[in-house]
Amino acid sequence: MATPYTQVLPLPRHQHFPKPNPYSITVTNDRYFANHPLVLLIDKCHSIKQLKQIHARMLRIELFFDPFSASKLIEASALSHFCSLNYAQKVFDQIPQPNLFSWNALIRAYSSSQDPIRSLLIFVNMLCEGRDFPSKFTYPFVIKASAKMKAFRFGKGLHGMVVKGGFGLDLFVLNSLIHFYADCECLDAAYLVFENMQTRDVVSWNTMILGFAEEGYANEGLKLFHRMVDENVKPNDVTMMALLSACGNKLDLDFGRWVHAFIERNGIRESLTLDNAILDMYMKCGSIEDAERLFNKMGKKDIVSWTTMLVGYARAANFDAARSVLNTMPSQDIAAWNALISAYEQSGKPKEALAVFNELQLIKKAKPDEVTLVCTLSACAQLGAIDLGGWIHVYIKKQGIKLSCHLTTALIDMYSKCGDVEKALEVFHSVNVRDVFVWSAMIAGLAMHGRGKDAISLFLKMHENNVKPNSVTLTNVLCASSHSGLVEEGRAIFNQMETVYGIVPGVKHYACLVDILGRAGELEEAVELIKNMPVTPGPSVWGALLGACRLYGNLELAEQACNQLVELEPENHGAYVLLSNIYAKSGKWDEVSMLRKLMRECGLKKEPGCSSIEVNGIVHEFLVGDNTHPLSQKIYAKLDEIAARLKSVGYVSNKSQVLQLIEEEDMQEQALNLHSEKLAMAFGLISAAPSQPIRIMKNLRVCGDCHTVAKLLSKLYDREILLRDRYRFHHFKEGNCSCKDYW
DNA sequence: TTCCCGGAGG
Repeated sequence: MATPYTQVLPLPRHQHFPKPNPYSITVTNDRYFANHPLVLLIDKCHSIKQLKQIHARMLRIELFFDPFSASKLIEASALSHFCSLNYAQKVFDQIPQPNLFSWNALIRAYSSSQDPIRSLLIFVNMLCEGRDFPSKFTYPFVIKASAKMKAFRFGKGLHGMVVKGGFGLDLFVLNSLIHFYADCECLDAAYLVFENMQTRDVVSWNTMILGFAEEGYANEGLKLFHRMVDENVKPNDVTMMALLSACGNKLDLDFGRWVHAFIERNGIRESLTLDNAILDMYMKCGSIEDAERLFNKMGKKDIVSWTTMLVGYARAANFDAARSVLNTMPSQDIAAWNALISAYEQSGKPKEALAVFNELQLIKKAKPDEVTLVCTLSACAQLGAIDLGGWIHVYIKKQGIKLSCHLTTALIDMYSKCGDVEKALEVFHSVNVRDVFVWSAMIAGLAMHGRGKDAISLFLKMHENNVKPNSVTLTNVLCASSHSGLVEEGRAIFNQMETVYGIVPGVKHYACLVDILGRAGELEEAVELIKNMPVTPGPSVWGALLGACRLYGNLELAEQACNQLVELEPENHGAYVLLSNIYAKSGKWDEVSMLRKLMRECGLKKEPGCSSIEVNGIVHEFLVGDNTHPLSQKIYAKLDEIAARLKSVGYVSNKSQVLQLIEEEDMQEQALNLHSEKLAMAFGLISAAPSQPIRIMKNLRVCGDCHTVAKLLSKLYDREILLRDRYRFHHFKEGNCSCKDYW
């Protein structure tokens, strides 16, 4: 009877080899079993199933314990077209004495996998075992893994070993070193390796040109290309792709067209990949026409070609065209869906992004991956859609998806921006790998909820954990200081930025400090700072000063700041609105109307205030005086009831807020009572379960009157109200707000 | 055996 094994592959009938003895295999002749029929059969395998059968057979006859034969098995399981890294690792773990070939195969397989770190670990293990020494086949892959991980110190160490080990002239090793240094954004070192090479092949040139192109030195890349042509090295398709990448980064359409022509003129090997790269270049340079012309001409198209078109349309905000690409493409893989979701999310259309996600869930054409979840979570964060966000969190758990740093960051950001900072902290504490993004998101979350002290202590903990902060982290922690009025702490951190944290303060950091000083009433010091700062003060700096002037009613300084702001950003209606607020506060109505006239003449319009609230997973939006909601009648009835109850506790509306910079169409009677956040609060009181806090998201800053009303409502109705405005969160509870009226 | 196009977070 046939064994399962013979059903798949013909089993050699005669066994010419003696049975190997695992204890005597200190065989001097490494390749003793190289021609063993079972070993020969390995190369003929077509599936992992066949390979497993051979594996079993090899174990049975103990051939597996011959290092060479085992290494062939490793090679097939790790590197063949049907490879499975999991299986390769298991095979490897069974081998008592892996040979160099086995080590190399596994290091190579991991170097292009999702966890390149395993390459490095295996490499270190190999050194520790001390039987085999890295060869010229080891270094390119372990260096590649270091490049992928941007493990700069490790890679530099490898470079040292390469030189000492006598591989300093090997073309492959040196090419991989160029690539490594370029990936680590260390172009000087990459170029040094390149220049010192005695011989270079086309790959050396390509790698160096691509290094320049990707780091934003397109001109250096181009220069190197010309030098390459001068030295009679024939460019190939990969060279062209490097040049196209440079064009795409430089947004240089003319140069891109020239490269396209060069490809056709010089008979560069045409390939789908190259065509896709040209498509991508045209889309990045904004020439949809050129891209379409090429796309229509292309004989072969793959998923990448279609997705490139989709992304191009979506980036140009042509969502209809993007959508129709998605509908037309022969197979919709998840990347295409992600492209559409992300385009919506990034263009401030989170609702549309969620609609696409829901559709994907319904029709199940592709399975959401990590990117999908990250984009969708971002959309939830923008909208404040905590129900859907929480649902995705459950989905992640149910599917057993590992929380990568990307995903962790997105979850923390979503929970924070949806008002549940406790849940964000829970996620933060539940993971054990935290990169700078994860820490920064958590610090930002605490900051926006007014928990400045917690944010600062988290920042210090991050420092203790040896995670190097970046410029955004510092902005977040300074922002936390400013939101909580922690002047001394903020100033101290700012002063330590360069010396302790290695970050040169940029304009945003200066703006934060101006904000910190300004809110604390140190206007003079803030002005001194602006005068003496080494970077040109940008809109954020003047905006911070203007905000401080509003708080302290300093008209003269406010005018100066506003002038600067308008000069930098003529379109900035926010500046006019703030200044006009300040005028209104001090009763200068002439100036208010003058400003309003000016705004009208310039065609500036105040962004309409809009509040949204999620109830039972559905997001409801309200504009000022909105009566389009199906429950509109009930909402207005509730508003009347609210007004009556407010009156009964002696509340008088703050009239100065009515006159505050509202456009004419808003200048109706009860403009103030119809602010979008009030409508949303009334709707929340009607619809949300009494045990649930009312969560409202507003696109602009909350006005003083609405803030007062929300405080009173939280007490009168015994409801927690969470209000997210443009800058931060307000937690209203029992008549108080978490911002301590300081915002 | 090295270089290669599309989708992602604070």
